[in-house]
Amino acid sequence: MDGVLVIDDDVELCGLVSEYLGGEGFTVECVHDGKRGLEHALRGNHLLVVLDVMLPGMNGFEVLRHLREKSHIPVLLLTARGEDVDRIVGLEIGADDYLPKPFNPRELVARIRAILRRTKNGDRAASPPQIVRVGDIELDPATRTVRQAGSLIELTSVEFNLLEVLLREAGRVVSRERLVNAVLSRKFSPFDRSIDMHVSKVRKKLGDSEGAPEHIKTIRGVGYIFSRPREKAGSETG
Amino acid sequence: MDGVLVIDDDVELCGLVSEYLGGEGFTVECVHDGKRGLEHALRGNHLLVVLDVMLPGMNGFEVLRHLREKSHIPVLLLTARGEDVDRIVGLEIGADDYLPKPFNPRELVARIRAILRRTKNGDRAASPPQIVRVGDIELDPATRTVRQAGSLIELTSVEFNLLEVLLREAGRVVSRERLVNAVLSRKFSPFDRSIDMHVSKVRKKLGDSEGAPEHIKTIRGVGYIFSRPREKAGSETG
DNA sequence: ATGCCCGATTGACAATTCTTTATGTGGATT
DNA sequence: AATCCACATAAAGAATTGTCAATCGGGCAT
Repeated sequence: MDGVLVIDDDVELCGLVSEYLGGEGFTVECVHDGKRGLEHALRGNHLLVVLDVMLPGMNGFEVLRHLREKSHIPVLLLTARGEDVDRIVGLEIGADDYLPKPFNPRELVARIRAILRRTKNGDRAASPPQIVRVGDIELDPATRTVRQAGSLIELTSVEFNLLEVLLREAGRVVSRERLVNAVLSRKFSPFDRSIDMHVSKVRKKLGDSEGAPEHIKTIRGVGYIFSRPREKAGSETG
Repeated sequence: MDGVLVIDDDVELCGLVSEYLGGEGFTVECVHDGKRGLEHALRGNHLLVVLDVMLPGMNGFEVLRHLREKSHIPVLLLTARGEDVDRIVGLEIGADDYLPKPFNPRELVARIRAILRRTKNGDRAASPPQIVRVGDIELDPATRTVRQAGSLIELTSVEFNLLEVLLREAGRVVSRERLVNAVLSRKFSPFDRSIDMHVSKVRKKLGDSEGAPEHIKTIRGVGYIFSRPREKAGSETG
């Protein structure tokens, strides 16, 4: 009724996904082969299906094709790395989105949420990730551009990723470790000052520490937080 | 009733195709000349025909024309490289899709699956790959032409493929590895700078780095992204 | 077969971006 | 207040990417 069905033969990955999605408030059910996955999906008591294309027995495409003969349940396809055509085929067969492996759990959650948002409105077409707005900052993943009060801010690749994570978590503390994982795609080391450096640069570009209330705050011993202005969009001139 | 009929005089290629398609769950039958190919196709016990245009005796067009007088069996046409006219003629005669030689086996499978999916839904009209539109760029796989704001952009074969992949992924990062696989049909090597070169050329032809916001952005350490502008009420591939 | 032409690839060097090093600053603890 | 520790940031160093130019290689015409 409110769960996500994960069909993937990689048991370990399923565990991780379950854990992460669980932490985000989803109920998760895992099945490790295509045939049984299809059966479960057809029972109709799931919100969405996360489907790996590479499966023993019946592969993901077949599962999807059969599934689509009887159901419109949203499907997020996991494709193997470097397989450019799989994605195209997948979307043509009727997947709602796809995510190349290996993926970042955060990304998975974002995509799932995006699909659910869309499908709730009856809009079934795959669409680009939504724009993220916080205060006067506007970040568009589809063009990888950031605007502040309308004017373009030039960010490097890493800086953009950093800001994206912080914005998506705006109002919540993001640990240094998580930032290193998500932004730099590597393991965290306590002596790694790289993230600080990037934060510093982003701050500068956002005009922090220039009198105005700063966007990115440091939480000593933990990480950083992008401060979220009060509800009600627009200008907070209070 | 569930096999693919391959009509191509290149015996070696037939072998490769058989092998690959076999691995993807298809049964394959090969015939090496047009006349016998037509006979086999007319027996009506195949799912789809892969037909080379260059054949000894009766060429692919003739085979297709005769076939279409009596059958609606899906046909995927293999055209020689750079022969735009062939494609158009082929599609007009009633092929369901085309694939320029030399092709990537994965691509072949993708096209076959796409055709089967379309035809399964009773959509029997020849529906070649759609034109891809992103912003002011318009790419037509059927004629392998690209227009920017209406005017033709001259691209080489590799450049076209590169742009096609990026456009189909517009708004998403495409890894360097995937680009090498898809565009250059070979394995990725970290020292391979060829893709960079092609990106550079395409950029130049699209007028990137001339003040206006650039189309293709670099994601350092990962790959490239074709920036997907915000569009009104989603009409993308028309 | 030979030479030409076009496009793909590679080498070389410049420019950009990321990481590390080094040093300063401020908050927290004792 | 002295000290410690985490963080800020400038600057140096390392890695990646941009791109010109030379080379390579296939297809085509002579």
